[in-house]
Amino acid sequence: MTSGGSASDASTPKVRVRFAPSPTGYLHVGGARTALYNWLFARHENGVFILRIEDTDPERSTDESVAGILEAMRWLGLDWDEGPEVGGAFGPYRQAERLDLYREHARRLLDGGKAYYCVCTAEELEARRKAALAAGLSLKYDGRCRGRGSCPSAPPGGAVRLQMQGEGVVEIADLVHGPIRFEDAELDDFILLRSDGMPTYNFAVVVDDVLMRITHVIRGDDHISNTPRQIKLYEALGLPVPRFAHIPMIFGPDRSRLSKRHGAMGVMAYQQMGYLPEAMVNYLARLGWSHGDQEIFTQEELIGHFTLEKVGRTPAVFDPVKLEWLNGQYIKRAVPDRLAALLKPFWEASGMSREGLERRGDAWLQAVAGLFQERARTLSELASSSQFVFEGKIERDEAAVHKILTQEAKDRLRTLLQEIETLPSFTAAALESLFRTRAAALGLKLVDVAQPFRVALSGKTVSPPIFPMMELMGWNLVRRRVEEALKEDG
RNA sequence: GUCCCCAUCGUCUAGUCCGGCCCAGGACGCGGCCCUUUCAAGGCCGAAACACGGGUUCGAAUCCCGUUGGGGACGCCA
Repeated sequence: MTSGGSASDASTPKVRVRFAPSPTGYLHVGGARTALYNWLFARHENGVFILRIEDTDPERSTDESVAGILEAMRWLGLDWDEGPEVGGAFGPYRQAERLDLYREHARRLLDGGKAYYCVCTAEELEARRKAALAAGLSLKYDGRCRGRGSCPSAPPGGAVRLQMQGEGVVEIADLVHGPIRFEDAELDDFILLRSDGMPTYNFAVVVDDVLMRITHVIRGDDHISNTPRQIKLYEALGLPVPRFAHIPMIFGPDRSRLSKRHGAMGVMAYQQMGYLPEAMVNYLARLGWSHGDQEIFTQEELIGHFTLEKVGRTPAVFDPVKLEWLNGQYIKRAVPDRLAALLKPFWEASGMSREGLERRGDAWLQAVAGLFQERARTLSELASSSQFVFEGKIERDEAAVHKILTQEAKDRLRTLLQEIETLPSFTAAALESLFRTRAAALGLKLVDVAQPFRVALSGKTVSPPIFPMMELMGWNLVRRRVEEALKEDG
């Protein structure tokens, strides 16, 4: 709430939301956006944001994935407010640590006659499903174990299924889609507890959302069809149903669900490619949500403006090009000292030694960052394009050398170099005035003397303005580069 | 097959709830021009969309029905 809001007065319970990823891989952009929307909603409403790891499938869950998800959440700045304490901070909730809770609730359902044991094997079920599909029939479970009762001791256990009543309709009052209705008859007796005692997704989610007093379930709309089942579960448990907001999915360029084949979809891959977290957050926020025509938002603005009503109903295609533009905008606005700090690993990756960077000092590195930040869209692009201002060999673009470093241009380089030597101070201002006078004396435009210098210094036809650049490089490096250039075959 | 969701420029979207202000606005990308020391950045200009068909209405991008297209779900995965 902004100011004077009433979202959390005594009569309305405080908003509590959660992001509940399964640790089966890295945090991909779709998951990141779901997390972000939950987080923004919580922060906007002054509520609580919970992170819960859905690791009830030991086959697919890994600790590396958990670590990766946490790392990505932290990178994006999505902090959570509750959880078991781990070293003075909140860790995420993990469903694998809460198994007793699910079993306890299953027991209640069993005892109340709302659930029953099913002894059909996975193979039988699969075979029946296949047959039904071939025959064009419903794929629903037929409920043949219904009469078996709820006592596991009589016949040996099996899986626990929820018994559906199946007469009316379930309606989801979805906060983004509006009302969505399902016939009870569509629902089958789904499994709550597997025969190994592990809860299934639908069951664990409901138990945890109840226990964690979740008020709003904000998740991808690929979960819409799970929702009526979950509502049935709340009803069977005799517990209040939270509000739902199903946000549209993010698609790849082919308009199908985003996946590995669409390229680097892990959020941390973008960090490695030189993206700023605020650019990613801004892009993700704006993908499926809007606030008028505004494109660039500070975190405070995002929190202040974010409402579920403004979330669109249309699936969105992930556009890396626009993300890159946004990243460029953020790089351009970043303060040089932060930029320089972020840049260090990227400079190292493009060949600079750590010691070399140390030697240069932060002030100098910041000046470099400041000089290049307006013309880079990623940190790695900035790092590699600024490589030549450091000591060391550079590669020269042959075409540029051939075109710009003509015999005539070299002659000019030579005389200019001699004149620079006589300059009282090696500063951008002094250099500029020297170059301008020389150019005028020769009846040339500044570009005609600047461009050969640019190629001599950088090996390329593209660089920041050469005078501040030369000052930064220093006279020794400038002279060395020009002398090397003079030896190049034009 | 059954159920569900969605439908404005290539893409993200404003406008849709409470029809007229919309021969549809912004942004990315694209093309052009300006600025300029190259490249960016910035500024200006341009091409580019209401899926289709029926209604309702004086009037529809906006409301209703249908069609088509796309997507999702139907698991002892989440």
